[in-house]
Amino acid sequence: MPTGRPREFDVTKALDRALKVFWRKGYAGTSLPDLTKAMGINRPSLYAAFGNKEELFLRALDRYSEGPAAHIREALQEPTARAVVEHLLRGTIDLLTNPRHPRGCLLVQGALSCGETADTIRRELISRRAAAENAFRQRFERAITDGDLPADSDSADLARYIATVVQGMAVQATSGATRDELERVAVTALRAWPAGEPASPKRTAAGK
Amino acid sequence: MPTGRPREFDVTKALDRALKVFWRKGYAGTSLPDLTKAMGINRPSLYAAFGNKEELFLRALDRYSEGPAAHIREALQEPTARAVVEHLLRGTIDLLTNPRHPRGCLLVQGALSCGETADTIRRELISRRAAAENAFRQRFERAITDGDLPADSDSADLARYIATVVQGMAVQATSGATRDELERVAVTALRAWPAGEPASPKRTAAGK
DNA sequence: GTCGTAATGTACCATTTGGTAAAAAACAGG
DNA sequence: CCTGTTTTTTACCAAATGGTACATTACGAC
Repeated sequence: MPTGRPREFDVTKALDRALKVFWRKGYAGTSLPDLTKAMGINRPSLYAAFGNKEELFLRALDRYSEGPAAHIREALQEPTARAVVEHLLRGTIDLLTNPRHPRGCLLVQGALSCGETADTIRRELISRRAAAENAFRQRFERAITDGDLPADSDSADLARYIATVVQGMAVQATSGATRDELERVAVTALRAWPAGEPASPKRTAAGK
Repeated sequence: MPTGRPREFDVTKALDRALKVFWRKGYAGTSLPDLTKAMGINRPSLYAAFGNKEELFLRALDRYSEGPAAHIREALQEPTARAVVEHLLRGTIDLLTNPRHPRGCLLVQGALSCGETADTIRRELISRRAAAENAFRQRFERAITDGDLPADSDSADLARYIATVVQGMAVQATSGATRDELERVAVTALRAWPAGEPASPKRTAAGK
């Protein structure tokens, strides 16, 4: 079976380049020339390898979730709800301020508001943000039965609150907020957390 | 002195129509046909009355700040820092969920990330968000000398925190969050506020 | 070598983008 | 009526948009 001409570029490397452009300019703000220049390939190669702009964005989004934004999933593994949100906030700050990649968060600024052509992507991002929030809600629900969150806590409220803070921090980051500033936001935000500060476990039953 | 043909449309009404389109689709996501259709005028009339797309957006932004988003300035007039942030959060929720106009906040989603053509607008929005945050910082500074915020509070941290929450709520609103959900976010967010909850005037200063 | 296959480079496509030129139309003053 | 002024209408513009046709090139199998 003939194999054809071999591909001259690294697909995942090109995908990472595309990811960075989408990350910086958003889905609609990124043009095909932007992409081909950054990826070092020409248009037909892009279409042959990735389908079209929309599919390329979705593949970049998957790579984003499993790479730079992997902390979102990883945070869920922490033993306590408090550790979960601390992991999430710390990882978010790392992501948002890492000088090796664009400021901000692709899940938020990829297509927050846009014309009709980008509406599919906008909805996809909404859906993925909702999925993440939902995963945290479930995690906090378990934390309530585990006893490391007060029994009268509302897991949905807590998940929505930290999602709001994280998304707000993404806006702050694209506006130029520094790591130090975001860390202070996280400290303040954590004052709202049910269990109180680590040094004062006087709230309710501590162990599980 | 001859007066010329009279204008056949209401300028401020047309501006309001333009505002709503920008609000829903963002600066870059809004096309000239989008605008002229919504405003009920044709292109040369738009250019004669407003200059160009960029100037029209800036005028719509001014109108936004003095109309739908007037609560941001008004909140600063409240007598205590606590009342200021409660006013801000309540007004923000009203703005974000009012069914009479688009979901979300023009200051956030007008141009969060974009290509080169919208970069001027993006920077302008960053600057206006920063100006608002700064106004709240100054207000909280005064609250510290007034004594209605603990002396060891950091006014900049508090202002950045509530700005983060408000901007996060804007993202939540464009994602479909309801008024009830946003109200619960506000309640949770207020638990981080220095003075504590209204029912418990005992503040246990912890710092960080 | 020849053949089949798949990638590449160039050139192109229709549509949409923001922005205008120019003529027609509606008013006020004389 | 005519004249000056400003808006409206229609038509157009160059540039950029996402997406392809097509010929060329590089490989593996025979």
